[in-house]
Amino acid sequence: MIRDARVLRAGFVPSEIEHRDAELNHLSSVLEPITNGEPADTAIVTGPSGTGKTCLSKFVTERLQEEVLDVKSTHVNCWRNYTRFRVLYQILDDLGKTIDIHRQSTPRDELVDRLQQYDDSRTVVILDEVDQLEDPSVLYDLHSIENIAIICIANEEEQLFSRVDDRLVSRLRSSEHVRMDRYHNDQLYDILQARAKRGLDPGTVTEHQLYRIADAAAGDARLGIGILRSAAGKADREEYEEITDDLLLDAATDARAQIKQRSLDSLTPHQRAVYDIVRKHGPVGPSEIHDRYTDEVDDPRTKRTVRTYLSKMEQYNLLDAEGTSRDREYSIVDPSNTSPIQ
DNA sequence: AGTCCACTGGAACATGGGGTGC
DNA sequence: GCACCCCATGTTCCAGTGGACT
Repeated sequence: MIRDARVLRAGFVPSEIEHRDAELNHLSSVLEPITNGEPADTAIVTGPSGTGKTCLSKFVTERLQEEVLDVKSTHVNCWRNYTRFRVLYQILDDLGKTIDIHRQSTPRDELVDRLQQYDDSRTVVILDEVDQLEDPSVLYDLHSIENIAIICIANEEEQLFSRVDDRLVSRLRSSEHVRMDRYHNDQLYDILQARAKRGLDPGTVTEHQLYRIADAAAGDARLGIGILRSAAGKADREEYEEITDDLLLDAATDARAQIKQRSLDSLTPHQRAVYDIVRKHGPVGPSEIHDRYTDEVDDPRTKRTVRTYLSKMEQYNLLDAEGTSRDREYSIVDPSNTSPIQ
């Protein structure tokens, strides 16, 4: 039933972008100077998750590479590579310039020097989830390199600006800003239909089912495609000819649970212990969390460190925090609680 | 209004693991 | 082997915030 599984994967870049003509033209025009061998401005692409920010950025960059020789591109996920060192390392790695760089003993400034000396070609650096950077000063490093064009992808513009220093804010404010809104249900339907057409055998999924997926995903294309992938994968394993309505019911929960599991897997044992306490006893305040945590683990971390864990898990959308001060309470985010397929 | 206190999060500092160069 | 360097992680300190209580 699955004809081309790649089409249903999260990072797949389609050959045509649906319903994003204005954004596509805008971002293309920002990178346009590169076609004449000139430096391009920084672009900031913002919008909620699943609005196609990464997809659009990769698409535009790939098309640029088709047009112009000697343009390289690199995509850095700042969630995983959240330190200045890791970002610079990842970029050099993609450019094949890390042979003699050692993670532990190469000064960061040397990485910047190395990038500055790299003048084989112009490079487009896509910084995905740039608001997750622990130390945004790496943006400053990259700005100082003429051969590099930067596309910053973030959920919210203000979240990004609030964390960088004044010099950088003024530079970023003058950057070109591409805003992406959530897809309407019928737009998301078109996207899902295009993926189903390329990725699945004909007749595997009905129009009505695609509308239901689009509805459940509430404008989030990543989630919609995830639901379709989950349903198709299960149908395939159980050797059905088509996706049944029963399969679809579980698929939304499965897709969300998969996203959550990936976040859970990235936690350290101490972070996991804190998460489990909130799962078992939540909603619960920070003091009780720390008391229970201290009882349960050997060599417990301090309150301050547990606070850092809690705020990180909140960012990961694993925990909900309610209240601001003494009334603060944490509880877990339950994927099965959010808009199931009707 | 004033005080207390739990909580938050930034900043500086300390520690430890892993690597280099002599 | 050892001094040194770098990054990641955790700790200490502290100012700011806001609810509860007097």
